[in-house]
Amino acid sequence: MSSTERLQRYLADERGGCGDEEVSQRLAELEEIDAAAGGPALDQDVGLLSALANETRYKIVRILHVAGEELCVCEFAPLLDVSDSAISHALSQLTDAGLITRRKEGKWRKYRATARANAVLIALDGSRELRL
Amino acid sequence: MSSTERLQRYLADERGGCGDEEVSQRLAELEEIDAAAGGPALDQDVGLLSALANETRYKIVRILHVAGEELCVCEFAPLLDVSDSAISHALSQLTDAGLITRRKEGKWRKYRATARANAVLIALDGSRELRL
DNA sequence: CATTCAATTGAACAATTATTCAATCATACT
DNA sequence: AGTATGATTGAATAATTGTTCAATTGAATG
Repeated sequence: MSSTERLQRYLADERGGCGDEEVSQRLAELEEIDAAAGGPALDQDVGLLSALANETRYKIVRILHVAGEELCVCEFAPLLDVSDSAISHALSQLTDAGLITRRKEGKWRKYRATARANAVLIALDGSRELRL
Repeated sequence: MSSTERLQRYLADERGGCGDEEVSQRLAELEEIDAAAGGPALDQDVGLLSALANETRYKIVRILHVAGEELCVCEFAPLLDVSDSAISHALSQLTDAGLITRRKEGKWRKYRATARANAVLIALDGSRELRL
């Protein structure tokens, strides 16, 4: 049983009409939705979300977001309960994903949340109460 | 070497002052940042982000978002190149995370993106061009 | 009530990921 | 030059995740 057959049965069931044109029209609409949904930005978005989808990394971005300024690694490392090495790996992934930026200052390294990171966190904060 | 010692050296290096009060004041500020960053919503947020951090699941939410209405599983399944079983697992995770809702209609199942899902996708769309 | 079909569930396995340890790089200080 | 320190890197391993297959549920239909 092909997937278009199932769709055909669904449309017949749902709308009474079971003509071939109705099926192919809905198929065309769905193709359009698919095209709009699956742009080239999809991989980049999934990359960003994967970078945020971890407690250590999310907390780093949160801290930098709340701080509102660049922070030295040595300032936020004590707030995280993993090794320095793990923190460094996390910072590297977050930088690659475009969520934070790095600046050198002597032997210290300072990180700051990007506008993109702030936008996502603000959206999360603003939608947390929504029930639907 | 404790982490507060490193912070102490950093503050001495950065600001000249190396008094104990300056260190403990900065520590207090950082604790406050930590408290603001690590609320109880953190786990929920990471859960939501983990649910979105996968191509199949992200694409489902994108499709439902673009569609702007509820869709039958049989309508969007053909747009995804994984098994029906994988789709069902994905739908279950997305529902748990609060990104989609489910409604039964006869033997069909219809899903819709939640307001929270829409908010996050809009933030991603709106911030994609930002360079910093 | 037996059958068909849409969708879901659970078990299994492959693939990916998160963390740590050890070593290294880079900068400053003596 | 030699040493100390902040941070990063790579390799190894444990833990988690994503998908499929097989079996099941629940609703409609003959």
